[in-house]
Amino acid sequence: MDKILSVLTKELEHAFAAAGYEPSYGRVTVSNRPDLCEYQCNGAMAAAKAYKKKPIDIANAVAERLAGNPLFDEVQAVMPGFINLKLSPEYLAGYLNQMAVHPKLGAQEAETPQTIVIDYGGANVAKPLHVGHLRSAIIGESIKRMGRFFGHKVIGDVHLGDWGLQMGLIIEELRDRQPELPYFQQNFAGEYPAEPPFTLGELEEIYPAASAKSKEDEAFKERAQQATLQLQSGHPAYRALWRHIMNVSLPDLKKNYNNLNVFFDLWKGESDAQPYIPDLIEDLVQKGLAYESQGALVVDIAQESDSKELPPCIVRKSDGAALYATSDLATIMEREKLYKPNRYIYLADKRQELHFTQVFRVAKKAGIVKQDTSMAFLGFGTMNGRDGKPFKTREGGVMRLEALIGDINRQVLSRIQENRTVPEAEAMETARMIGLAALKYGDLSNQAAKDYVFDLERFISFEGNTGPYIQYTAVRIQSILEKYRQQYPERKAGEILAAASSGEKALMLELARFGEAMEAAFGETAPHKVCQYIYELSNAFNSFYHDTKILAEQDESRQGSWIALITLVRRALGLALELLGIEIPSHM
RNA sequence: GCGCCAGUAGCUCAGCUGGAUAGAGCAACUGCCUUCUAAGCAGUAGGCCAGGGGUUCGAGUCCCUUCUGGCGCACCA
Repeated sequence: MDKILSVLTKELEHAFAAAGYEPSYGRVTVSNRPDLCEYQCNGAMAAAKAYKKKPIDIANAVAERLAGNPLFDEVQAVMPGFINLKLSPEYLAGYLNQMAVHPKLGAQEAETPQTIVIDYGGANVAKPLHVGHLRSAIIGESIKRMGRFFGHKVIGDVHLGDWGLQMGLIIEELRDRQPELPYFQQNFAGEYPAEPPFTLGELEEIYPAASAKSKEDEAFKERAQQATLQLQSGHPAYRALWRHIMNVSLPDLKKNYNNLNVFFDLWKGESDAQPYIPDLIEDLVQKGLAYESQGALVVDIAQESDSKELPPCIVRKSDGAALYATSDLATIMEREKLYKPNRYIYLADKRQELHFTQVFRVAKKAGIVKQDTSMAFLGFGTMNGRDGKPFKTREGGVMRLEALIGDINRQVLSRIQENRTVPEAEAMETARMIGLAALKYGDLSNQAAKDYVFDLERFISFEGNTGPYIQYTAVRIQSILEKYRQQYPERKAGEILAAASSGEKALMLELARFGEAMEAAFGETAPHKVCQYIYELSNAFNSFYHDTKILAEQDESRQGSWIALITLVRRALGLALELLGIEIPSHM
C-alpha cells in the first residue's frame, strides 16, 4: 500500500498538471499549522517564480481542480500561496482499515533488498563493558532492526577488539606477575594447560593495571609491543594465552549484550582478519599504493576535493606489526569474500571519524570494495553526566555497564513497589523491562552524533518523552483490550469508522504517518525519529483516551471501531519499540 | 596553526532538507481521579534561534564572518 503522503502528493501533482503547471510542484507535507489544516502543499510559491505569476493565482487554480475530490474535506488556497488540505474522515478511516490488514502497517519494504554489514558493539576482550560501549550497542542494534524491518539482509558484527596492543599488555603483565607459568618458559615442550591461569575478575583487573603501567614504564610498553607482534606472528605460547583470554572473556561479554537485548550475528574480531593481512599488504604494494615512510608502510588518501591535507593511512607499523587500519581493511576483505555487502555501516565514537575516512578511501582506492558500495561511518557523541563531562562513577572511575543497569533496575523496582502490590518475580521482570527502556530511549531519543546528558533521575522519573511513558501508553491500551475481551467475549473489533471527534481524528492522522516516519528514520539512520514519532502518537492517544470512554460506549459499532483503532495504535507502538529494542511489559 | 562538529525557553532536547504565529518535556503556577492504569489529561508563564553581515517574496534552516564550547590532526584502538 502507498504511504499517505505519496497518495496525497499524487493527487496534487495531477491537479498541478491539470491547471497547466509542472506536476513536480505538487509535493505534500504534513502541516506545520495544525490549527489551519492537516496537510499542506507549498508548490504554488515555488512555481510562481518559474511561471512569473502570483503564487495565490496558481494556488487558486490548483485548488479549483481539487474541488469535489473525495480524498479531501477541504482544500483552501491561502495567502501568499499555501494550499491547505483537510482529509476526508471517511477516506482516512478507509486508509487505516487498509493499514490494519497490512503486516507492517503501511510501511513498504525496499524494492531491491540490500546486504548490509553493520559493525557495532566494538567490545574489547578482557575489558568489562562500560558505559562507553552502550551507545554503539543500542544505536547499532536499532539500525540493524530497522534495516531488517525494511526487508534488507542485515549482518551485525560485534567486531571485537581482540588483537591489538592490549593483548601484548596483558601478556607482559601476566609475565611480571607469574613468570613461572609455562607460557613464559623458553624451552617448554609440553602441552599448555587447558585451564586458564586467571579468572574473569583477575583478567578485568590485569588489563587496566597493565595499561596504566605502560604509560609510565617505557620498557614495559616496548615489551608489550614486542609481545603483540609475536602473538600476531603466531608465537605458540602467546596464542595459547590468547585463547584463554578469549575463553574467559567471551561468555561474559555475550551475557552482558544479551541483558541489553543486543544480539550479534557474528562474533568476529580483529584476529579473524589476520589471515588476510599478508594479501592485503601485498596487494597494496603491488598496486603502487603503499610506500614506505619513516619506516612505516602508508597509503596516501588525499583527494582533490579535500579542504585540508589528510594524513596518510598507516597499514604497517615500522616494527612490522599490524594496527587498527590494517585489521579494519583486512576485515573488509573478509566481508567482501563472505558476504559481498552493498552497504557498510560502522558505529563508533565520532572521534574516530578520521580513521574511518582513511580506511574507506584505501578500501575504494585499492578496489577492495566496489566504487558504488556505500560505506558510512556513524559517529556518536559522548554520554555525559549531569555536569556535562563524560559520565563517571561517583568516585570518578569508569562506570561498568552491569553496575549502571543494576542501579537503574533497583530504582525502578522501588518505584513500582511504591504504587502497587505485585508478585516479587513479576515486579523484577517489569522493572528490568522499564529500566532498559529508560536507558535505551534516553539514549536513542537524542541525535546520535551529539553528546548527550545521561541523567538517571530524569530517565527513571518516567515523565515526558521517555521510554516508560511510551510503555505506559501501550500498557493502558492492553488493559482496555483485556477488559473488552472479558466483558464482551463474543464481540470482535469492527471496521474503523470516520472519526467522531477532533481528538480521534488527530490520533488517526498520527497513525496514518507510521510508514513515513519509519522510512524517514531508516533513511537517515536516525533512531531518534522513531522516538519522536511514537512520542507524538502516544500523546495523541493519551489525549483521545482521556475524553473517550471506550468500554462504556453503548453504540456497538462505534465501540468496535474504537477497539480496532486502539489495537492499531498498540501495534504501531509495538513495532516501533521493537525497532528500538524495547519490550513492552504486560502491566506496569 | 589547520580541520570537523555543535551553540534554539532557567535545564534537557525536537524542528520533517527554505514556508504561515519556532515546538515538547522537566522545573514554576492553575485546574481535573466514585467511571477503561493520574507513570495521565487540560491550561498559564517562559525565546533577539550565540553576535554581525548577506542571498529572496520568505532564513533557526543556505553563504560569509566573529565569538564560545567539544573533538581530531601518522606508527593506541
